[in-house]
Amino acid sequence: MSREQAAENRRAIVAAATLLFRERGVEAVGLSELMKHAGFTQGGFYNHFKSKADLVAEVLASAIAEGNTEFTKFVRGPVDESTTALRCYVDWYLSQAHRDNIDHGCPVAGFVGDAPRLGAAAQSHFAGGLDDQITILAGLIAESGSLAAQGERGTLREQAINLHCEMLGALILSRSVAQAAPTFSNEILENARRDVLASLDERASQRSKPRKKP
Amino acid sequence: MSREQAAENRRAIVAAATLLFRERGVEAVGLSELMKHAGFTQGGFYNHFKSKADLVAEVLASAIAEGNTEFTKFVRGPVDESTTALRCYVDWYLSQAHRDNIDHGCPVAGFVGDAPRLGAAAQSHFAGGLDDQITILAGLIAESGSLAAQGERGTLREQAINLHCEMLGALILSRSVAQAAPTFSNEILENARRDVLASLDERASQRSKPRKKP
DNA sequence: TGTACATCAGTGAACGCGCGTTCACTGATGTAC
DNA sequence: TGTACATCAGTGAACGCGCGTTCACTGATGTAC
Repeated sequence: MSREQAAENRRAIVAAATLLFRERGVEAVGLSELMKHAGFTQGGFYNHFKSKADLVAEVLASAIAEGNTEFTKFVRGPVDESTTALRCYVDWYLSQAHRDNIDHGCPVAGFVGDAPRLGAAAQSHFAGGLDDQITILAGLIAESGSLAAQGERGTLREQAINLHCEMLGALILSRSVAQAAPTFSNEILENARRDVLASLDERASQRSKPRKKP
Repeated sequence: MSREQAAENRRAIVAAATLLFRERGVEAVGLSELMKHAGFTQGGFYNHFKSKADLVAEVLASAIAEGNTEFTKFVRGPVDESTTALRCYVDWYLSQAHRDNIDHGCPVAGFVGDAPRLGAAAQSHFAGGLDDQITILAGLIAESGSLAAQGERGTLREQAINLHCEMLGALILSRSVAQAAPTFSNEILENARRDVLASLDERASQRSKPRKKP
């Protein structure tokens, strides 16, 4: 067990924690179960982390960083030239696949339920990650040409915040009723996608043919 | 301790549970602490409930019913005649007061973080409560004259769902960063309120002066 | 190059603690005769 | 109306359990001389 191997084991613990924390919540996952999933016995945990809160903070930081890296995929490569990266992103964000795969989806949506009860360091990483997401989303809006006229819907950042609220709200509501009312869950997701895409179309067309308000 | 008094004590337990569950999450509240808050010792819990899951289901049902009763206040009595009940509701929903008082706010927002991990009965009550809220919100939209033209933004119910997604998303994001980034938290709330109200204005004006799309 | 020792990532048992739940018991309520 | 008894909402100690954390110990890694 070289030092290199130890670092890799540490990464394995963080990876297992990320998955389990998203699936079942931070509080519901015990350290012995977590270490077992990572392939170790419980005692070894404290060779890598000072406490569970320490691990949680690191998981938040890495999950959000990783999530925002995935995010930038949509900036780089839209599959179809005629479709903007923003539309690809919206389509994915409000898909049933994203709803059902909490493991690799939007980290903010994955941890928003736990966030108010986390430690200060973890909350700080969470807030920073949300801010980054909004910045990236603002970039997608600007690039896509779906920015509403000045004064109609606020600045670029304001529009990014509002778009993020609607999408994240739809995703977590959809997840919250997925087991008890699957049809309802799909309805929420599909309505939100239609609404968001229609809103982007509308803004794009308003920009190409701007009209004044009294 | 008459039977009448026993029923009242039971209500006190549910009330204490509702408050504590909202503040700190269902899993983080123990029965002995809960019974202490209600004014009893832990052992008495099982005179009223079969299990903790039983209590959780009842809390969800009563909290959502109570929340939706409060909801209807906005249908009945807008303070100002010139302001619609819908605008009053949006103003309240996206206020800092609502964000900071989880105890008596929107029950769906209060429990959405716990919902995916609750028992089947509790989840069922949650889903039913969300559906009721959307129905009530649809009523407010119809009454306020802010319904977008047919085909522009979907049916009344679809618009209600989308409005609810945006407001709830803003509220829980605002709550999730309230401790770590209070300024950011306010920014989210205020942007969403401006956006929702502007959107309602826009729809109302589109209805009074409808324009065709190609 | 070989030997001696500090380092540290593992193991797995043990700790105190609070959890949900059960239990024996108490005493007032409310019913039967 | 009075007495006898079933009911049941309380109490508080105790249960088994899993939690986060600590501990003594092991043995390979990597450094010092």
